[in-house]
Order: sequence, then C-alpha cells, then structure tokens
Amino acid sequence: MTATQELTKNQSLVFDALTRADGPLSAYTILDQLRDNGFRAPLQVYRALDKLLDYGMIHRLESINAFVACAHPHDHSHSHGMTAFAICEKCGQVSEFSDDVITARVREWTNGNGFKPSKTTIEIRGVCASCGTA
Amino acid sequence: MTATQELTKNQSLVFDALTRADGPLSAYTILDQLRDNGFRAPLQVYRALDKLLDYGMIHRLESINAFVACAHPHDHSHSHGMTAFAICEKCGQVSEFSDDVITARVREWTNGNGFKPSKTTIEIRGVCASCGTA
DNA sequence: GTTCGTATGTGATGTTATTACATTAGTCAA
DNA sequence: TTGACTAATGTAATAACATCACATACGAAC
Repeated sequence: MTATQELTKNQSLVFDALTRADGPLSAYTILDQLRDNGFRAPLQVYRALDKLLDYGMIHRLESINAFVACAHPHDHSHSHGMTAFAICEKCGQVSEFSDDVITARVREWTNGNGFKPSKTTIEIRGVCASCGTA
Repeated sequence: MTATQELTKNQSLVFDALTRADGPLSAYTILDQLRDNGFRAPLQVYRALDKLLDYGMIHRLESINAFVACAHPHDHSHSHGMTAFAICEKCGQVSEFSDDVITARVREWTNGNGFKPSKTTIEIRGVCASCGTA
C-alpha cells in the first residue's frame, strides 16, 4: 500500500462522500448521495466501504452503524495503536484519538490471556464540549 | 435499585435465556427461544433488553449486535468503571473485564476535551486462547 | 485473443431495530 | 368502587442495516 491508495471509481465516490461530510454517514445515506452518480444498490456502497476499511482510509463506528473518513490520513502514529472515537449524540461530530497507555493496557490483557486480537473498538458516546455548553 | 432487581415476566424470561446461554445472543435468537413462552414479536424482546440494560444486568455488544448476561452480577467493582469485552470470533465466548488504568485514561481525555460521556464501548475481537491453540 | 483476477451491476433476501397503536394490569386517591 | 394514572404487554407494519447469488464488464499477463 502506497501513501496514496489507488482507488477505483466506486471507491473514490464513496471516499469523497465521506470526506465531504462533516460527520459519520450510514451506508444508505451514502447510497442516496451517490444515486446521481449511478449508484443503485447497497452492495455498491458496502463493497467500496470494505476496501476503504482495508486500506485504513476510513473507520467504522460500530455503536452507530456508520462510517467516517480517517481524521489523520497522513499520520501513521496510530497505525499500530488503537483508535478511539468520541461521538457526540447531539451534533454527531466525531473526535478521533489514540492513546498509547490504553493500547498498552489492552495488549497487556490480551497477552496475559492468550487472546489474539484482530480488531479493537473503543467508542465513547456522549455530548461534546460545544453541545454541552450550548 | 436493590441488590436483586424485581423483574417482570418478560424481563425474567429474557434474562433467563441470556443466563442459560454460554455466550451472547441476538435479539432474534432470544425471540425464537421464547416462542414457546408466548413471545411473538421483536418488541417483546427489545423492551425487556432495554430494561435489563438499564438495571446493569446485561451488556450489549455493539460490534456483533448481541447481548450477554453480566459476568459479574454481584461485583460492583466495575460499576463505576468501564467494562471491556474480548469476543472470540471462533467460538463466540466473551470475556468481560474492567481496567482502572483504561478507565482513568479515557476520563482524562473526556475531561480534557469537555466531553460528557454517557456510554463507553470497549470491545476486542479476535481469537481466544482455547481456539488459538486448537 | 484467451485466461484470470478484480470490479461492477442488479435483484432478492436476510438480519436488526423501531414506530404506531391497542390492550391489559396494577396503584392510588377521592 | 370508581376513575385516573402509570407501567407492562400484544401485534402489525415498517424502517434501517447488511449479505447472497448470479451475471456482466474490464484490465493485466501470458
């Protein structure tokens, strides 16, 4: 995988839709946005999303069944760590961060218990600073 | 809420189903198991699940859309901390644990960013020790 | 140009969750 | 006891999320 991944037409369309958006989008929202580009079926979206997830260009937010463009596309600092997400339930904004201490601590548990992790999800739902003071 | 929560008939049936199970169950699996007890519609299950979640007697596993009975029903040690789950993708077994360091670290981030958390999800998917050596 | 792997198109289906509305059962006060 | 209120339940329909199965197109390698 190179710095800038070569994307197919559908993958580009889906990635652009997520990049344009100011927050996470559901697969069906993406589908609706891309109807004018010839998208007809959910699978067109899901297949593109799968690849983009593979490439590490987007994230899936498990707790809200939505997808978001990676906030740090050029930053490989957390490529070996876990990424955590704070999701505002008021405005939908997502903050992405990674924490070495949490990563280490999770790895301690998995090592200690013989568990081979493949994907770790850390999602905090709540109310962001802007919405909390408003 | 007392030590032992008073449950309604449907709540008891759903809770018992989850307690009997040796792993997480989807809402529709629970529904199927309770057909003989008069369950007909998803809502009967979802309503009971909502209450049981409220009472802290069960957990929802966001990454696999399933529910599991709390592994430490009489242990209030992690009632103020976050609960993490290791989910084996081979056998479905779920290990539940809580970690004060992770809890503290997450709280540091939320405090530092003015984020008011309501629910935090930590789920590790992978292969458990038993399945890894098999 | 044939073969092969990858990407795409399309319809149908499977799975998870909620909305809307009707009914039942228990509690409490007048 | 009645009425009013609240919680729980029953049921049908629908919404939201995801995959399967199969057909077609496209590009690279030989």
